[in-house]
Amino acid sequence: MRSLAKGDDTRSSILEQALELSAEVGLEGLTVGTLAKRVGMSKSGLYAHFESKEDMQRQVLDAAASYFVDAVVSPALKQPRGLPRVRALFERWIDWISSNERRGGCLFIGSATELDDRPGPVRDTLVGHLRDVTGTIARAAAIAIEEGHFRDDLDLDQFAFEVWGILLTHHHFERLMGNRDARKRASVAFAALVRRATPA
Amino acid sequence: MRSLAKGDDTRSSILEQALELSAEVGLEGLTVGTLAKRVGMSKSGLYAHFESKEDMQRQVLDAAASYFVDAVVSPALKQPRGLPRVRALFERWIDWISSNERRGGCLFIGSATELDDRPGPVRDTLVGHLRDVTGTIARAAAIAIEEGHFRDDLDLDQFAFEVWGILLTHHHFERLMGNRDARKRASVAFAALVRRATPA
DNA sequence: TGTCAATACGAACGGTCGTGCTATCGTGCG
DNA sequence: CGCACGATAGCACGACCGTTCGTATTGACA
Repeated sequence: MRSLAKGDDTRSSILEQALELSAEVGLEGLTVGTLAKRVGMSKSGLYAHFESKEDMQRQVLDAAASYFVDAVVSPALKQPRGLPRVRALFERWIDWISSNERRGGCLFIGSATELDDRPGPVRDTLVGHLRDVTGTIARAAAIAIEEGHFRDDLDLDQFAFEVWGILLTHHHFERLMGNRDARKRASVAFAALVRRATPA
Repeated sequence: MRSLAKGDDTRSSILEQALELSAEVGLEGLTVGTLAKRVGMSKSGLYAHFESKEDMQRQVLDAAASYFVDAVVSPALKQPRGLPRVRALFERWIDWISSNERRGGCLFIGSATELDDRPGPVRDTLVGHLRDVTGTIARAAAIAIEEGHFRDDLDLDQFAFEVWGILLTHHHFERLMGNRDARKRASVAFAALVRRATPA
């Protein structure tokens, strides 16, 4: 039996810890030694699961993405087509940021600015995931147009730009600035955005 | 004569280089050795100008803030009170981000997410500067209300939240995602925000 | 039970990190 | 001119970085 390899098991628990840790210290701040200590194994034993640190970072991002899809995207897609689904996407997402929030916040957002001037495979991986994410918003908005919930001349990319922007801003104000109203302000901004998008 | 100390001279040229460098690699990525090489002096010689690395980071942030005030805030304050001044603030700011953009982008934005989970004096310094900055927006908006350009029930903090958010988002899409439309999308969002703020 | 891969470990590598100490340099003052 | 002093350099430190390698431990199958 190939399927029950023990290695895959440890690898995934490594990645789980890596997610927590990198949410605290950033993706660049994630270090082999610290992670090994956290997981409770030796540096070399841990490192054997990856071909390089870069590879490790990429795998962490992929793991984060799959968690994200499970927690945010999939449940939201079960909502009725159109505006409800768009709204669910926004709400669940902002909840996700706040719940991961005790420690670290959203890894994507955290990695975004630390990678924006460091070209390479890790950054490419992140950009890919973020494109998926804004793509998902745009697609949901397109459906909302079909359903007649949104104006049919709505600029989908502009809409996605602004939604993702509100999430970004919420994260910024809540986590860095310690603004307790962040959540409310984000909701207000989102409501205004939706109003702009609805037919006259 | 106390005023013409040579040290102050080198210190400011160190900070200048530090601004460039930290815009590329982030504030945390800024390292004594690399900076020394860049400035063309020894690690210890450079380090003698600061009492710790943390102190260095704080000074870099302060230097960035004063550059920012000179390039963005002061000129904008010369514009007529009210909406023109608010608009000038936004425009100059976004220009500033784009011009620093060849290498690095805005240090404040760059540092924001890497410091959001690392409490301490450096983070406090950053938060202070950012509060100044959103405060400036809110104050300009307050004047716009006085002038009758904005609705008098406008929520100032909400307005500042969203303006700063648009800047943040612009930076994100332009620098990380490489979106060539970022500037245009930011303008559209800002225009909609202003429309919401103008009296019915 | 013996075999063989898969897995984990300890130690070590060259490098760089932040940070001190000591010595040298350059320059304006007495 | 020489001296004092501020600015810079040289060097060393312990710690940690990513990475490699040889070795021990494990667990599945014969």
